[in-house]
Amino acid sequence: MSETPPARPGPRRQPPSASVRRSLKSATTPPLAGGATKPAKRVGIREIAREAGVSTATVSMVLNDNPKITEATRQKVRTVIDRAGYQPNRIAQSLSGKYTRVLGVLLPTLRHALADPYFGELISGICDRAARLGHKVTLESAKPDFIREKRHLELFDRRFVDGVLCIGFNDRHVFLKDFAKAGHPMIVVNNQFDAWNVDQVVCDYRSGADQVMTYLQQLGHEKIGLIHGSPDVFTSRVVVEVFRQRMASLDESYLADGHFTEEHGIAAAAELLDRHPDLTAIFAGNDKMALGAIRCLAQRGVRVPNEVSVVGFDDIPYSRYVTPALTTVHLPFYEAGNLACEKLVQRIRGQDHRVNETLSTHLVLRESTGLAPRPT
Amino acid sequence: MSETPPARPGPRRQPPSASVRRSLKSATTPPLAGGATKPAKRVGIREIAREAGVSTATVSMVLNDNPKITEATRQKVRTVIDRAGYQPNRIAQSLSGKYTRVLGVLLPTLRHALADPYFGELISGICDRAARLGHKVTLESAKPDFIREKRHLELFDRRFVDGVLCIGFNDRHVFLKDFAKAGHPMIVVNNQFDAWNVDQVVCDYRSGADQVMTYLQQLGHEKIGLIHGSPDVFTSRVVVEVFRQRMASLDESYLADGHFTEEHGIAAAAELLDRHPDLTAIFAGNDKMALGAIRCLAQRGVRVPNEVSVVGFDDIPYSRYVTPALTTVHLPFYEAGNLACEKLVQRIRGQDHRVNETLSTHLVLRESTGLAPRPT
DNA sequence: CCAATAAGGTAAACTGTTTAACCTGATTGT
DNA sequence: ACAATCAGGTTAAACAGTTTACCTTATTGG
Repeated sequence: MSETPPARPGPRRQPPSASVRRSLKSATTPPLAGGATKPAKRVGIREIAREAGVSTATVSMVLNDNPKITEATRQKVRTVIDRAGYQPNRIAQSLSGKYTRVLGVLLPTLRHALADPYFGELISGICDRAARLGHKVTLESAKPDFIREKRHLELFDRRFVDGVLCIGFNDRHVFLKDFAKAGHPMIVVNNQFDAWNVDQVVCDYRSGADQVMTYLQQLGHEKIGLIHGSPDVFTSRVVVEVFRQRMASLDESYLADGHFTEEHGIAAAAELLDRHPDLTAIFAGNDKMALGAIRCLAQRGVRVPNEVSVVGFDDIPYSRYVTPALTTVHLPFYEAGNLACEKLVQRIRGQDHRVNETLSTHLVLRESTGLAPRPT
Repeated sequence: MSETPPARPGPRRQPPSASVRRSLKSATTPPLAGGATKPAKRVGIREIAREAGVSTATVSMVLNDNPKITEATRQKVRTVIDRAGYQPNRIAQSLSGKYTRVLGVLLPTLRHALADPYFGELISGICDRAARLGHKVTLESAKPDFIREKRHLELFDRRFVDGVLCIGFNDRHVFLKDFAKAGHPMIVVNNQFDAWNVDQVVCDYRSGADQVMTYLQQLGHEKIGLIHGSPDVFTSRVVVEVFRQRMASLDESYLADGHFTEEHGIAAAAELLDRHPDLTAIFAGNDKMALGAIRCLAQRGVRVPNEVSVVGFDDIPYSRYVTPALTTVHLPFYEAGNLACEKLVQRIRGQDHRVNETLSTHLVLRESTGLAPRPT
């Protein structure tokens, strides 16, 4: 049929007139007219190679510190690279290489989740470490449709990221299993899924809660109420467990669910106070709920800490500035983010196998706690 | 020299034995053994094309809703795509196409900047809108060496991002000019650089400050102190300006610098109170400083609002939960982030030219303000 | 003294898309 | 009836790097 081969389509972006590319000079000094000049073709590895009189393979090896290259050649190439201000295109590197050097951070869909210092500290820690390790971080919020459409796996399938860090999730977020199942590097921060074969970095909630209970009981408190977070979060269950162990009577009426928010913290405190007007201390599972409790007490004209002591958990930045300043357990969120990030990168590089780290916590004494009032 | 052409190196990853690639079936059902199986080659556009009996160009056009394709062909290809669960590799798309579809968010290096609700809200707004527009967001903190090494331009030069959003910067951050100079899409949020020819989205600080002053004066306050933020931030200067206009006497001793932090807010309040023991109101340039002021007053046994009223600025989430709840100006940070993101994407696509948006603000009355006490 | 090995570099295939240019058959205009 | 236009594809170059297999020399060993 086709005796004569069809005429070949010409190259896409190479006008036949300009066989000689612009010199490196013009690439280093872009057109100073700040107007809408056409995007002067960036200098690529081929230009560098030609200028240095070597192959692109050599330039690539210089860029990646491949020991195969002599010092002399390395110098020669580096000089040209520096003079031209050449920087390798990350996208081409990712396409060609194995890694994207991007880490994903997955958050649940709380409205304005990032405004929460809890997440903020963690993410700060993650970002700082990631930058130091030469990785970028992208944020992703796991909305219901995000999960439904399997977009969490798409992150890997479409090569958006090399690994993900999951923060703020609970046991009902079953999709977290998918990562391990697909063999994608993932680390959960501050939750624990022992059955799911998942990597994790957690703060030591048990020891923190223990310290709180010891401290309150030393102050003479016996009637203590607990405002806990959602029971489908592992760390929350740990706190409840410790509380139950430390209280003589296993009376459920000393527990109330504050759902981790100030709003529900107020309601929970109200509940506890109604049930037990003789309460002398409230232990809240996080600072936000503690703040709610203080607010509730203030509204009822109960003085803190004179009449009722309040202890928080987390030590978010502003708890030292509220009045009264909050006694709380310091959780090293920043460090947790740091560590999780580091471990994730190790996993990505295949250096590490199972991650299960625990970070220690400590009590911070401030103004919201005091001796239990003498029973009158 | 070389009469005989050198033997050509064989293809890199194609064992001559396996000319027939694995069928799509095996690609859809990955090896269920969760162990360390070798990474089963992902199905690419070529496999889809072959399976559907069309060219890769056609598949690409189907993916991009190119109108050149018939409904029949589209269906045929879609079917294969769905069956195989194929998803285009984003990296290859970026390399080939014009955009990376990644937006950068640049923050200053405050320690743990993200834990600050101010940034948190903004970033929440940015992320949500970006996701809706099909873009990813990466976080970058502008440490001194980051700027020194011109890594902010590297973001573009190495094709990490299509555009950047800059939040939390001040006039001394001269590097912000570089983006405009290089013709890179960039939008500044909540600061203003009229001389720098920079795109911006700002909240209406003037009107907000105006409302505060009106309100306080209506309550009978005359001796009002201002705790302002750093003067090298435009929005901060606006507040100072309004304050000066609205105060009868232009007495500098009613001003104190709180550097935007709780800590300095405490110090600034102390200064003001020492200089003017008859102060009846304190206006703080942000909620964090207002919180500091309240703390200072509490430490001195001054009741809020009975003796001194305090007004904040920003309306960060927890200011409604502190005691007394803070009267403040609500700034629509989330919406600002949203809008900035949207405008940025428009700029990237070249649809828009100069961005200069202002978002309105409003006073939120809570518990920290009241009638000026009668002079005794 | 010659084969074996090592060191240093190169050519070209490869990554997985998009897209410019070309092609073919059908429809339309004159 | 024949050229021009169009609709709907196809081909292969291009994107900008990395990597494999190979090719020279120079060095070493027996």
